[in-house]
Amino acid sequence: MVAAIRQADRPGKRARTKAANRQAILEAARHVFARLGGDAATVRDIIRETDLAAGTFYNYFKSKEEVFEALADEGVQRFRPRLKTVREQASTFEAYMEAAFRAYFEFLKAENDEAIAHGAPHAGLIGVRVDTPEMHAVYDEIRTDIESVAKAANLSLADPEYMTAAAIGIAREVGDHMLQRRPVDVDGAVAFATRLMLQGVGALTMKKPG
Amino acid sequence: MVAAIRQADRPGKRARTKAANRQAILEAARHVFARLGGDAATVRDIIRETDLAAGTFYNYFKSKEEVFEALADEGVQRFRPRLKTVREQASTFEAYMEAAFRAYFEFLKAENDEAIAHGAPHAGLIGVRVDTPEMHAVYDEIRTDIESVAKAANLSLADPEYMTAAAIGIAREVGDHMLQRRPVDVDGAVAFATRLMLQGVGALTMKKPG
DNA sequence: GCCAAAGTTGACGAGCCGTCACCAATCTGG
DNA sequence: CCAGATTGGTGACGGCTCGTCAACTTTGGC
Repeated sequence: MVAAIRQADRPGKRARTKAANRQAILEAARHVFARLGGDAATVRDIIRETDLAAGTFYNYFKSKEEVFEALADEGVQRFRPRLKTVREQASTFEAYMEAAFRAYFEFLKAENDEAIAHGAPHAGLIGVRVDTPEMHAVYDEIRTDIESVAKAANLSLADPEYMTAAAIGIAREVGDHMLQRRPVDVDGAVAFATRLMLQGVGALTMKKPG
Repeated sequence: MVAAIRQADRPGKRARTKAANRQAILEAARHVFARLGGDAATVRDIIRETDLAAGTFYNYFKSKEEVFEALADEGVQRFRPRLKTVREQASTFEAYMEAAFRAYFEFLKAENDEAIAHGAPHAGLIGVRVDTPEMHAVYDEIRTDIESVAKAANLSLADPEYMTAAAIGIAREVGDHMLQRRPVDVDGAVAFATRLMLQGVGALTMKKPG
């Protein structure tokens, strides 16, 4: 009978502590990774930051790496809705590329700002290269988007897979460098990346005077 | 007096064993990283593969990570001469970009083939992203090359740093995907990357018939 | 209220870490 | 060619992390 009442109310205590513990571990891991760096951190460092016992950690994650991936996936999951908006609103190829680059660079800047605010000496999860299913899904999503935007423009892309790879490569590398500069200039990076993708070097040079 | 003779001859035994031990450790590390993967491998796994004692390892490297970097730097050092040739032979911007992409993609394929030949289940050092001084030097080298080739063509690049970052990003991502395809098509990847850099998407599309 | 299921705990053996006192090999000056 | 100095190899050691597991506590169903 209790279950029926709870159903209208909220999940049972069992489920609640489960979620709370998982969150506590992820939270602690975020701090520890930021403080010590992802390599130096140990499972013990993480659980010490919670009021759980060592063994409990392994009820939630197989290893430190799995926590790391979960945190990375969390980041990817925050990004995907933005990508969806981009897809839905962009009509032309150019508009899509520009909006997608902007979404990524703004996301990157926000993550970076937050990491700095928390005084993270080690860049934490920024710029981390993971290879999770979640990450592959984003890759596929972008490729599909590019294909469909090209199709709408009545264009046939030579190699959508390479095109996607190239766009992601540009975003990653230019994004990293954007974060190094002061002030961090999202607009500049977006303009650069978009023009390079659409017109290549030609669009980014000037004949020298004389 | 012995020293004088040796000078005309070869380094003393001291220096020779030192070099030999260092090499033995690097060699063992290469195998172990390939067999177990860079994360799972331990310092003990590496020295066990040599006939040295545990303590000896630390006379040569501070940690597993330092060996890893040394191996990565070794790879970078094999690549740099090729880049030098590219720089010396290319006259136009287009020729430079094409030759540089080709040099990188061929290098990548060669490393990959060798890893497969040695039956490496874990991709070993392929596609590893390190952040060593050696790596920065390559980055600077490419940027300088790009700037000077552009200058020779009487062009003023908008942002040589971003341009370099973009080229490297394209090379990395497209290179990774090139290795996934069978057969591995270096020419195709070179053509794609070069055209994208020079003319953007425009060069890689066709108006659909109808 | 009671019992089964689920989940937590912390101690345990195994194994790795980096160090260091000891020792052997090498070099050097006479 | 020798003896003393130096360099560098050795492996055992304390300290730590790992992942597991039997004992225990809490929760849920009846």
